[in-house]
Amino acid sequence: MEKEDGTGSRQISQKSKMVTARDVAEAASVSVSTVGRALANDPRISNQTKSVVKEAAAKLGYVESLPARLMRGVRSNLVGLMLPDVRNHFYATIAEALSDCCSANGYQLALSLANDSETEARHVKELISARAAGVFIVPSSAPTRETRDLLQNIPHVQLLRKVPSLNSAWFGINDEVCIYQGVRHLIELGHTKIAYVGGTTDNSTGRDRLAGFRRALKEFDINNSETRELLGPPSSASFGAEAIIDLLTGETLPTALITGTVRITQAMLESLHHLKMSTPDDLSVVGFGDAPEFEWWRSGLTTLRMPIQDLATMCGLWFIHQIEAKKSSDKGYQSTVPASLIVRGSTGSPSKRSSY
Amino acid sequence: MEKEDGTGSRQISQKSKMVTARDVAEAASVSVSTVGRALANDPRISNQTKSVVKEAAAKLGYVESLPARLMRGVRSNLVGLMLPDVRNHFYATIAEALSDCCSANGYQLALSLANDSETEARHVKELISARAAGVFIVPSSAPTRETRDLLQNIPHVQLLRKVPSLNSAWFGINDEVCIYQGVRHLIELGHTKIAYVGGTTDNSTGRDRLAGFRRALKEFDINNSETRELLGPPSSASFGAEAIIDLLTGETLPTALITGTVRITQAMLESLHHLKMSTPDDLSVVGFGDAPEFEWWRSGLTTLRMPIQDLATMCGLWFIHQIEAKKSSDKGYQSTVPASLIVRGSTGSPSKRSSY
DNA sequence: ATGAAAGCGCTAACAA
DNA sequence: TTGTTAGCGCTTTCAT
Repeated sequence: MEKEDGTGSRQISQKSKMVTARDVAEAASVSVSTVGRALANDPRISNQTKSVVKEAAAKLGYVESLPARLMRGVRSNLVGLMLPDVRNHFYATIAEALSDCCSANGYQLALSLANDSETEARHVKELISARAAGVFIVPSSAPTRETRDLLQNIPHVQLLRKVPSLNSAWFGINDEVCIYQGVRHLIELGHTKIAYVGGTTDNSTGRDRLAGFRRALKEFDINNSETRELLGPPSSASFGAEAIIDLLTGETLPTALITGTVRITQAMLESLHHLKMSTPDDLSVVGFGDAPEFEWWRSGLTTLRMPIQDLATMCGLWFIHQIEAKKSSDKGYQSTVPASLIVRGSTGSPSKRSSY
Repeated sequence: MEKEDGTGSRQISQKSKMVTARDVAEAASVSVSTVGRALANDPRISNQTKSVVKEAAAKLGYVESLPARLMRGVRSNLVGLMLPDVRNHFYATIAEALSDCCSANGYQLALSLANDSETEARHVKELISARAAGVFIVPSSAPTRETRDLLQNIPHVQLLRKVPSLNSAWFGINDEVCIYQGVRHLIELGHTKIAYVGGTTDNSTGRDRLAGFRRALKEFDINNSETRELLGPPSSASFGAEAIIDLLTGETLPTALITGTVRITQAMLESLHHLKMSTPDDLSVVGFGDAPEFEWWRSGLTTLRMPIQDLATMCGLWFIHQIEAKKSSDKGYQSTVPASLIVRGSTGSPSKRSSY
């Protein structure tokens, strides 16, 4: 029965130097290897010693050095997530789902925001330098040669955007069908003067979505001269608004509009507000994405909803399994989830009012 | 003039083992230290050797090992960001601003999402174990004893929420004045039956905001019996909606409502939609936060806008400076930015219609 | 059941 | 201008 008065409860460490296993060893009058084993609960160490060591460690505020362990060959618990933009609800959802997933499995997420391929390259290099266990990446349109080479050294998986030259697994949306569904809905309501405002075709999602738009028109024999395609950078704050204002203040008005990006959808809602256009009387609109506010926007925005969270969770689980099994096969694994059309108040049959 | 036909352009590394400085040294027929110096552009190394080394490094796809460097005492470029929730526009903005800021200064952001103090403790420990250079934290309501001790070992700064026992610098909003402004606006319009729906008072922001609400009422001699205070968990998806539905379907209706959380503001908009209540005729509402959709919601939501992005950027810059200067003073540094009231269509004088 | 010692990949002090 | 060497903190044989 010892009194715990003296050295006990003070500010644990003075921020001076990190406490090492050696310090603990000295405090417990054992060797460093015993400390290591005791803390790892090695069965060869007596319970007696274990408790002595653990107590000493706790008292000193010992926290094992990950860098040192990594050097010994222990695999890192750091995984990178490379995103173009976290303020986008789409990507924020992914970040959250992956973070939860990683956290639940003992991994730590390093978030890297990169819109251009240079920044992307830098971040990938840093992750490799840190010997991260893997990386989730929504790749830029044209990753650097360096990025591509670097990624061959580390387990990784692509999300949403697919760059074939990366030669890795991919989890994404069925973008082509997604937009197709939206356009078909408009056509079935009787629209023919349909405009699509979406991302440029320099990445896979932009290409697939545009393809979906065109396929729907073709299947229903819509005259090309009546439709419009406006493409711009998918993460630009300004493009969407400008394109839509241009479109809706031009001479030949469409009767329906479908967007191909979350950001552009938001820009559309904003523009419609400024132009004081009513939906679906002046214009029927279908929005890409499923941000919560789309539900209560006016009488509801008809949207293309994607199970982004499920997608991310699946991707996370699969990837962690992959890392831990360290099978280098399954490079070509691809998984797509379908989007669903949620019909709300913003779409209706073209009214007589609509001019051309 | 050598031909570059043979060993040149192949898949750089076979994912087998990382290329080390030693490998590069052998390839360039120099010593490891020469490799290190050449790659660090040490002036003592001849340009001749430098280029030989760099070429070899590039050819082999060498990426320096951060863990090894860390062990040598180089400071980590990893900084942690602990957030309750990235899907919240508020926090997403912070994440983005800090990421940019870190990235611009050569740091890497590790994102940790933690809503409870247990998870928080785990993540803080991991960051310390990784020997992170510092951590930005929006602390949970009641950080663990362990978390608090651990944080004393690492430079850190609190964002938004302030836990005094952490004994560290803090960057936040002037929450008290913020809500005060909103309430005063309502009072000046003639409202007295005012309800506040906000976060619980177990963290500083919840306390300060409620205090602002009460101060305004007191200053203008509003009868307490006419007002309502509904408090709940700030990050709960369900609380806000339920509280507001309860409030607005109850017997004694307020004529004005002010929210104290971004999430609750969103829940309010949703609830108002479902209840088909019109603003400001049935009810005047002031929303906390400044998500983009608030501008085009109906005739615009009167909001309390906070320069969150500036706050985060300032915090990031200050903190990085702090880390690099490694002065352990300034523990008590506090910085607050003011919120501003943006008056839009959702607030007006109480109409006769409003019952009680 | 425990200790001694080697070595992970790198940097820096000391030699040459 | 370059090489040699000694550790950083840890895990892991190999001894005891």
